[in-house]
This record gives sequence, structure tokens and C-alpha cells, in this order.
Amino acid sequence: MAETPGGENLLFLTDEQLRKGIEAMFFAYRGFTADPDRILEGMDYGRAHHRAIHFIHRSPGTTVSNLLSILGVTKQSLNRVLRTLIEDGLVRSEKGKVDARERHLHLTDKGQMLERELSDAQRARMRAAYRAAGPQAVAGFRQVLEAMMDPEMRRQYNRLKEGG
Amino acid sequence: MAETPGGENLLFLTDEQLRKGIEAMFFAYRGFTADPDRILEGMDYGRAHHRAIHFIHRSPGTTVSNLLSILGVTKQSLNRVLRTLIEDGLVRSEKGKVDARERHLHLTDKGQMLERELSDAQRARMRAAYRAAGPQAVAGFRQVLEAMMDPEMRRQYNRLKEGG
DNA sequence: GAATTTACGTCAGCCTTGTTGACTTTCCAA
DNA sequence: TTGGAAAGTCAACAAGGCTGACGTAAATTC
Repeated sequence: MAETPGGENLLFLTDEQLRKGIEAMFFAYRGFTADPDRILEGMDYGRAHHRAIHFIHRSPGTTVSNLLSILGVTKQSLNRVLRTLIEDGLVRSEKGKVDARERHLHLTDKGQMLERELSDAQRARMRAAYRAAGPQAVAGFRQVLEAMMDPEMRRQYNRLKEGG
Repeated sequence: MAETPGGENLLFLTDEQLRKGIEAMFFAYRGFTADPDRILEGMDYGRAHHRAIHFIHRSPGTTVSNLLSILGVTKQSLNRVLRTLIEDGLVRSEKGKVDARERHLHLTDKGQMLERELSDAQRARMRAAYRAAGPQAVAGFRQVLEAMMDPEMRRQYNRLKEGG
């Protein structure tokens, strides 16, 4: 019989059990972002910069509009972030060769260094959580998260997952 | 052998697998907040109001400072949210009888109605995800999330989990 | 070849939700 | 009884969302 850490039966989903899941998401997401937030505070950057850096690292050469659809923010909002990252020499933006309207984004060496620092911290926490919970739990974790996404986000997620 | 939806072995945690977990958290959290956000847009409220309403509902009569430690924001930030909720008649705040410095918070009937609407939507998504992933996955999901929290947050989470 | 569309950038201004600093009221302990 | 700590409030500022309007260069369509 499948059980939660608390030990209750999960075949019937009571509001109580669902509420625990909701609160678990809330508290866990705080932990999830805590380490990068700590690293970035003091620099002029925030969570928005982290997200941009993450996905540029993830898909080097990606275009601005592709990044927009992944991040789900407006171009004005993304542009503010990108401008500072480019000015500070963390991101390089170059005109597309096949389509010169596009801007292809790459991390500079300096950008790679910050990305490394941020993702090391985030991975360390994720690794610790995975180890504590065990491989079986990890599989379930990913399944539930994937099922929780909006279809459009799931498409983005899977495209990254495979393509990368 | 434990496997992810993608099918890879999870006994050895590669950076690649950890990165997928990180991105799953990112996209899933968007889904997690999407429905309440939609409901609240148009009203004068946002995610901060939702959080306050959730935890007041959860622990009726809780004090402002207790809420502060759960939400992890400054009291000034929380106060702004509470003020509008009280003005709009969703939350009732009453002076403590034993300690008159404290304010005990309750949802009014109107507040209960909004809480219901928000949590119905959020539970519906959670329920769908749980059903899609299955009971075993749900147990793993909760285990990993719990392991991902900061110790202080885990204390808060467990106190709510049991005590409630 | 002209008109339209696309990709990107920018300016201006607004809102939510975080922050710090300064303040009052209340409680408690020296 | 007085001084410090705790609870809560008010004011002002910053980050990072948002919309709307506009400009430019390149691609595409007619």
C-alpha cells in the first residue's frame, strides 16, 4: 500500500492529503530557490537573472523570442534583465547569420562562472534531497511534477528534456 | 530498478538528471500557482493575499507574528496585505485577551468563500496530478519535497501537518 | 519593387510585493 | 517603576512583473 512520509493511505485523496501536498510545494519551493537567492543577493541580480542565465546555459545560441516563450514573461521584462547581463559581460548577444533579425545568446566565460556557482548550489540541494528520499521517490517526484504542469509548459519541459 | 518518466536509471545522479529535476520544479510551480493567479487577477489581490488567506484558514485565530514566521516575509510586507483583506471584510483581526499586543486572525464568511474558490482550484489540479501519477509516485513526491526544505521550513511544515 | 509581417529594442508608466527605518502600544522583568 | 523587548503600524524605496506605443532592420508576401 502506497504511503506518504506521514503514513496515510493515498488511494483515496482527501482534501487533507491534497492540502499537505500544496503546503509541501510551497515550503519546498522556498528551499529550492534559497541557495541561488543567497548567492545573488549583494550582486545587482535576482531570480530573474538566474532564470535567464540558466536557460541560456541550457540552450546556447537560443534566441530572445525562444527565451521569452520558456520564461513566460514579456519582452520588456526580459529585456531589462538581458541588458544588464550583456552590459556586465555575462551574456553575449549576436546577430543571426541565417536570419539577421534574431539575436543569439551565449554565456561568456564570466557568465559561465556565475552559472556554475548557482547551479552547483542548486544541484547540491537537489542531490541531497534525492539521496535522502531514494531513487523510487525521485521517479515519483518527477511524475507528479510533470502531471502538474500546464500542457504548454509540459511541451516546453519535454522539448528541453529530450533536445538538450 | 527505479526509473523516471524518461526512463533513466536513478541510482547514479548525473548533473543531467539533477537539472531535469530543477527544471521540473520550475515549470511545475508555474502550474501550481496558475489557477489561483487566474482567479485573483482582476480582483485587487495577488499571490501574497492567497498565501495569507490559506494559512489563516489553516490555523484560525493565529497571530500576525506566527503568520510571519510561516510566510517568511517582513511584518511590513504582510501588514500591507492584511490591511487590505481586513478593510475589504475578508479577514477579522481581534486583540488578544491574554496578551493585548497580539492580533488574532480569522476569515469572515466572505473570506471563507474566496478561500474555498482558491483552494478548490488548486486542489483540483493537485488531485489530477496525483491521479495521473499514481499513489506510489505521490509518496515519493512528498518525500523529495520534504527533503528539499530548509530545516526551519520543515519544522513549520511538520508542525502544520501534525497539529492541523 | 512595395507593402506587410516578424524579431528585437526602448521609453514611459503602472502594480504587486519584497525591503529598511522610524514609530506606538503593550507586556514583563530587573 | 522604568527600561527593554515584542507586536503591530506608517512611510518610503527597489525589484520585477505588466501594458501601451513606437522605432528599426530584416524577411516575406503580394
